[in-house]
Amino acid sequence: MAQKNTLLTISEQTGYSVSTISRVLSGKAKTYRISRETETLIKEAAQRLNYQPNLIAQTLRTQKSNTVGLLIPEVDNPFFASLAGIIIGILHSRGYHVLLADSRESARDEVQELRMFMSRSVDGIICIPVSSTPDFHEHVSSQIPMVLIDRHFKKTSLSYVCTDNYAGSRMATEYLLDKGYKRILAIQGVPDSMPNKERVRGFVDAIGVHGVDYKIAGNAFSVENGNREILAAFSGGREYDAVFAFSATILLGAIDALRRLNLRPGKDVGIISYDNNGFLDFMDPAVTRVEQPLREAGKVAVDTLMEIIAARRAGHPDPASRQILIPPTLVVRGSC
Amino acid sequence: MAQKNTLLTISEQTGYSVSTISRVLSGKAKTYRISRETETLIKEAAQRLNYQPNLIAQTLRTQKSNTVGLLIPEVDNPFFASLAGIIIGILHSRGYHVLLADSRESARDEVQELRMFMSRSVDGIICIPVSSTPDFHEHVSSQIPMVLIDRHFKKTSLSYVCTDNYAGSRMATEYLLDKGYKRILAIQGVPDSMPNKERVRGFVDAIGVHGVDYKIAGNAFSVENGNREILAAFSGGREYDAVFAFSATILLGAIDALRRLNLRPGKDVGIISYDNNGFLDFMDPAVTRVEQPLREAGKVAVDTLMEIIAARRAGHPDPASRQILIPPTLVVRGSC
DNA sequence: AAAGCCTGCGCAAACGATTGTGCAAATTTG
DNA sequence: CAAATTTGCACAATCGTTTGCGCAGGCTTT
Repeated sequence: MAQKNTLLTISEQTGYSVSTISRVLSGKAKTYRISRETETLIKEAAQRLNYQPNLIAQTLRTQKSNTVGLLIPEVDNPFFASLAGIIIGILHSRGYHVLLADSRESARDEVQELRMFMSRSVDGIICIPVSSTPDFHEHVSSQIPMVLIDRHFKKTSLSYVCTDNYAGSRMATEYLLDKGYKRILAIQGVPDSMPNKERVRGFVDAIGVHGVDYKIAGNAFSVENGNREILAAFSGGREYDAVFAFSATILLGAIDALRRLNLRPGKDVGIISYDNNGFLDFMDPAVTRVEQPLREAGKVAVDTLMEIIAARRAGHPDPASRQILIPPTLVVRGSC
Repeated sequence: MAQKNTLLTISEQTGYSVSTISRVLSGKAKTYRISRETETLIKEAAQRLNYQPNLIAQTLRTQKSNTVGLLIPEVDNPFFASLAGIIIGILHSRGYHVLLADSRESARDEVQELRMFMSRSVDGIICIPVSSTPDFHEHVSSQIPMVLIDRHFKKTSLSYVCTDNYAGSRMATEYLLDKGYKRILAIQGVPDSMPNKERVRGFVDAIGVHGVDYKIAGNAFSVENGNREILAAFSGGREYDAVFAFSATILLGAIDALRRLNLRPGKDVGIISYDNNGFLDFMDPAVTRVEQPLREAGKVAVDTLMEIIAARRAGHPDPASRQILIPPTLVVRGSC
């Protein structure tokens, strides 16, 4: 029934000018001295015609879209998907729409998607960055409010909120060491990403103190990577008595490979992981792991973004760059 | 560096009119007889100025946004999230951007979000519907190409692609019956949703033939629901020897509750579930389940949408409504 | 009674692209 | 060589909003 009704339609129906209609419907009736009867008349017409403002035109004119661009490395990855879900939920509750894109762990695609966000006039951007140089991101941020989450750059003025991956990794490793494991294999994710680097650092530092055998292998937050690295590490005759998986996806691959090698995860080989997935409690055995406070991180990120947006709208300088590391927690179960 | 450069900027730099610039940059140089040298000159200028077309203006003018709206019931729910992830991946590979919204299982919110999609001039909509009446959806579909996925309406002309939930549920139930289970508890999800109704029907039909004890309880695809219904069903003294969880989230809640009651899932109580989650293979015990071919469903849905979009652009009538049920598969593990 | 002010609203210019049409100059045709 | 084309591009309208400014008519002020 209701077709594309524009301000013009209402104007023709009521006899008032398009500008008057616009002012009434955007709640600016008082400021522009529109009489009360005109106001209700117009509102009724709008109601009757089931008028819906064209958000595209609105955005073009006002340069604000009520939309936030969310850029994650991979939609397929359950960790990013779940973090994205959390952030989207928060953004919706704040009245923002969400454009979701993924960079497929590629710096080129990342640039392209960020450009796309800019040409779409998003009001802000939340980004899990992929590239290792902040240059382009700083440029984007100079045009559109942006905050990073989960990953960040070393030297940058960008605001970010991540969890303390160094602390988390160190905590996990020390737990393994306390348990008496002597030959530890860490399977990492994307090597250049900051969380991964920090986890490696935490792992090495923890090991360093105790001086046990260890190895760091792998290169992706994927099931295949976990699988491959276990097979490679255990088929060389050189075996490990504990495995530290840097993500749940890696973990699944690792467990699968171990079973294939007739090694019982949790018994023959100690297992510890990084991730929040609720399924970890129901696995065989339940997995001891480092959990990150994702919901809190998401909230802080969105809040920070909102503040930057508000500041720029008001013509103020950005709030001081907020660079936050939230401490993760060790959830002890029976896998090591 | 690169600021907001528009066609006007390039026009001023090159001396050519905005229209000429536009035609060159949108590849219509030949059709409008722009000379080759003018063309390269303009392209170089665009390059140099790092011109990015304003997608909002483009959309307003052309009425196409290269964007698809994706509406799911809940971002939090891992099943929807994973299906969304799959669809988003496919859409990206087809060159579409994605606006993601969730209806929070509320028909009101659903209408609102669909309206939002319309005022954003999305080129198409993929929707997991919540409401039980197709009226508004048919209306939307008359304005913007739309296909439903996962859930559908009984009597409707809308295209949809779902999996055959009746067959899947019946298959699972018959498997349980074959195994000799005599008192079966099914824990359902959102009762009004079509997949749920179909699963109930499949369950009941399968049971009907054999005439064993059964009960259907629950009302949400959530962990809490699984938990609650197990506690309710088993604390009444009346116990069941098998549980059919209609989703993995329900399953987790159920298993947790069973353990709390000192019942070993898979041994004391048979367990079967509906869902694809990769973790199900690593649980204790690995869960026998009905898996849905989500990737295929996603592909078919996107393809169908593309065809409708193409047809309407060409001024043709829509392709015949495509209402597809893809058969699911039973993945047998050790939980029953 | 002339000068000022308030009320209530319309005009028209943006925002940045696309596109039908028009019109000189250059070229071809007969 | 005049007429007919063709070439190469610019003008201006348009998509649907928002918003600065202006302007009648009525009312108040001194």
